[in-house]
Amino acid sequence: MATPFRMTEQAYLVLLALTAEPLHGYAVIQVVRELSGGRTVLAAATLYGALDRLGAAGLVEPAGESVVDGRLRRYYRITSDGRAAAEAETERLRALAARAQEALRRRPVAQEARRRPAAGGFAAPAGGVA
Amino acid sequence: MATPFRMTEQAYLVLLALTAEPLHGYAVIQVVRELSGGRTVLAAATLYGALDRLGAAGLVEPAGESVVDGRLRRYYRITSDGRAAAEAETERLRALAARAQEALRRRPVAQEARRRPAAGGFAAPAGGVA
DNA sequence: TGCTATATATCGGTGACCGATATGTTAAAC
DNA sequence: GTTTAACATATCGGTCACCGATATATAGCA
Repeated sequence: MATPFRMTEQAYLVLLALTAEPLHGYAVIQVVRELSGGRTVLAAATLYGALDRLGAAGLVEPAGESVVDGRLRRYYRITSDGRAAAEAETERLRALAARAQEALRRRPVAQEARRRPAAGGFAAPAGGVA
Repeated sequence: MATPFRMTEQAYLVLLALTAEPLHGYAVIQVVRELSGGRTVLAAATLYGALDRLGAAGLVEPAGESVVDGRLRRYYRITSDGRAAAEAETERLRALAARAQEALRRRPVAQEARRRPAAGGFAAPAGGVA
């Protein structure tokens, strides 16, 4: 692999947006916004940068053009490699979130340290490291 | 907020690593490696950069020092704000992964386009955009 | 006339990440 | 006895993903 693809969250969202059907760039921005619950609104430069990288990695490919209401639309389609990558990344995130939930459940409330480290000196860590 | 904190995945992992108990930097690297299933191995520069940013945002704070076997250990502790941030980010990831799984389930196999766009001309997108 | 939405694309700055480097201790391998 | 590896800290400098701003163009609304 000439360009080792970095699966950033934005690129991942673009990939996800294309799983249902081919979309043109502007539509990808909107679908990503929905997919992310309104939290991620891709800047145009981010979108086209991500599409370039995804295309170079073979995860996305052009899917034709059309003109609607006098405006050009350039469509993109996810490839089978792209789908596999999206599935793998989804599983990674799911597993990470599950592990995180478990770790957070183990200590529901942060216990406050009662012994402050002596000013300027060394002290045993307040958390009680074994 | 002077420095709007960006919750990157690496910073999130550092936060998660500190949920169980205060840790020193080197230990954070190891716990993150375990938490991420071996996928994320923090570079030292990344760790200290993340700790600085987390500290500036009030999500992590110093928790004393100690010397073990002649080696200095500097401990860090998660704050209640940090725990809240970790919980929020965990929920965001969980929801995203769930939505992604649903989207991917809807079309298990990528359907191949049968109509190629006419060479050099405009064509309706192969995916059948409504 | 101006503003918003749709739709494309690029430039240039910011900043998170990380390889490399530096310093020092402990301990196993050779 | 010297080298290698693990432990433990920290910084420098380069790369690159991200994004605000900008540019171009059409359609519709105030």
